[in-house]
Amino acid sequence: MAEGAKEKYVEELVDQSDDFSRWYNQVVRKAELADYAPVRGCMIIRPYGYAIWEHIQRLLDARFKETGVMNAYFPLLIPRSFLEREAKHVEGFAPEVAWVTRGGGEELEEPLAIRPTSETIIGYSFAKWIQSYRDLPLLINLWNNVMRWEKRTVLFLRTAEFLWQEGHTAHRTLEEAEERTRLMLEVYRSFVQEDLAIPVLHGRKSENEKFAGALRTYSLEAMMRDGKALQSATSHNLGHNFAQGFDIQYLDADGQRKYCATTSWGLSTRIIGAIIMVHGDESGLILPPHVAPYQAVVVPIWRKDADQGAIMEAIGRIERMLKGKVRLKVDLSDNTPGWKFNEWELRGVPVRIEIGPRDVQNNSVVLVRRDNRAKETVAIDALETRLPELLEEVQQALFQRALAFREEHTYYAETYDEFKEIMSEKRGFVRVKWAEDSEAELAIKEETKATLRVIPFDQPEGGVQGRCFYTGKPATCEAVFARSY
RNA sequence: CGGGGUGUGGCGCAGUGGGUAGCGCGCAUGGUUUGGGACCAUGAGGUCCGCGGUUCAAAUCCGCGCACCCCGACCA
Repeated sequence: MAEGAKEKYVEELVDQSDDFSRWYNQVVRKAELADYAPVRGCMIIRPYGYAIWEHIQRLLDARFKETGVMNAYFPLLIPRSFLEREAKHVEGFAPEVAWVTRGGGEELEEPLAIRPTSETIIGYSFAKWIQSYRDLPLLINLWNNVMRWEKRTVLFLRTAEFLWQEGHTAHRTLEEAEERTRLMLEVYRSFVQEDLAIPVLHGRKSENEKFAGALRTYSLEAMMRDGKALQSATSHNLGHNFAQGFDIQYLDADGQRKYCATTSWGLSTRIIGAIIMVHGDESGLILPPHVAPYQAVVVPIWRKDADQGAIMEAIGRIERMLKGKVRLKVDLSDNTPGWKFNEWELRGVPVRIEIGPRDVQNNSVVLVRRDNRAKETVAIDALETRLPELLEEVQQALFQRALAFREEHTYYAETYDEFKEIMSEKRGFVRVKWAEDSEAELAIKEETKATLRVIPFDQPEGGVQGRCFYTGKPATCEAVFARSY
């Protein structure tokens, strides 16, 4: 180690504070989450990264189904004419759509869009499926891929093709659609906080920031460790916009034909970027136990070959005991224990189980938490109860730590001068009194690069008193601004 | 798409007054090791991002592409 360098376990990783984006890229590659593809802007998700996505799918899918949603599959290709039926929608997505213009060696009569999202083709089907108010609500979800020809791409955060789920629902009334929109945001909020240990602000997007074609957009906003915001999930109340574009009508009990109100909501592989940037530290990834591919890694340690038999026997017992209870990785590679410690810390395994001659002799193991490196000695027989408990402690601790970080980096600004000072010197979230005004929002973005992330549901009791920090008009709400990904 | 930067074994880099490519890590084999990235020996691995040009000769000079990174505009 270099003279004077502070002690670090992983030397080949840059410090987060020195160069956050470099740190991020290094972690993604070294932890073997993802790799670059031969096509610009596309990403290869490696098995270790994909395993995280599979856990996200499993946990989130169960939450969707509890609310009555069923999964379906819709095609990748969408006729051009479909995209054009909702004016705001085309305007919003046109610049980033990829097109298929040839097939079977011949020019196609109508170019086909590679879906940037599926509202339009869903609208086409919903119109056919829905006849009566008795067919409502219609609640479906798609686990699929979409493509958006982004100018500037970053692994997980913004790639030309990405994986996500997109939910689509149709309802009898606007009120019911609004209720569903809010319900799904709440599903996301509880999932992201409980399973990913990421604290989020939840609330409404401004007119400028809402989805192309939506009446209202709600979102979750999380703070990354560099103080920037990441939109982590969105839920849109589409009102009658798509129903009118696609003629989604039903015959109501009163004998009137009426337009449905629809919603859509999504969460993408981008959330893996959030996990990395919310929990990661100077040694690499820290994965929340609920979605970690391996929840614990066993590192055997022996001094002489004679030790091996007893250690392997104990490991066998541990494996049998934890089967089906804890996702376990046993690292029997030839690397030294020190190497394995660093490797699995870099890859974010929440708990390490060390087992050497001393431990075998005492019929115990040493458990080491990834988040704070606290060690404890546990009897092998007690692992079955202690390890799941410890994993839950880590899960909670990660959430609390991230929450504390967000609180420390959340500021209140009374005046625009204060606001500018905070944005230029500290980053983080800035909460202000706000009189909704799109022009002012754009001006603020122009000058400070901060955007209105969300108008939180969490507002002062009895309404907001005072004036907007920017325009001086009577404030109507509190809003949170930040620089974002 | 605008501004800046980078592209050389798997990874990190060196190499430019043009002269047939090198280091560290990793990898393979054998041996000794193993409680915070072990050591010795032997060995494999490169159309120097691509295409074109200048030249007796190009990783090096010129042109055109492509990819990635950073900063903008756009966005899950």
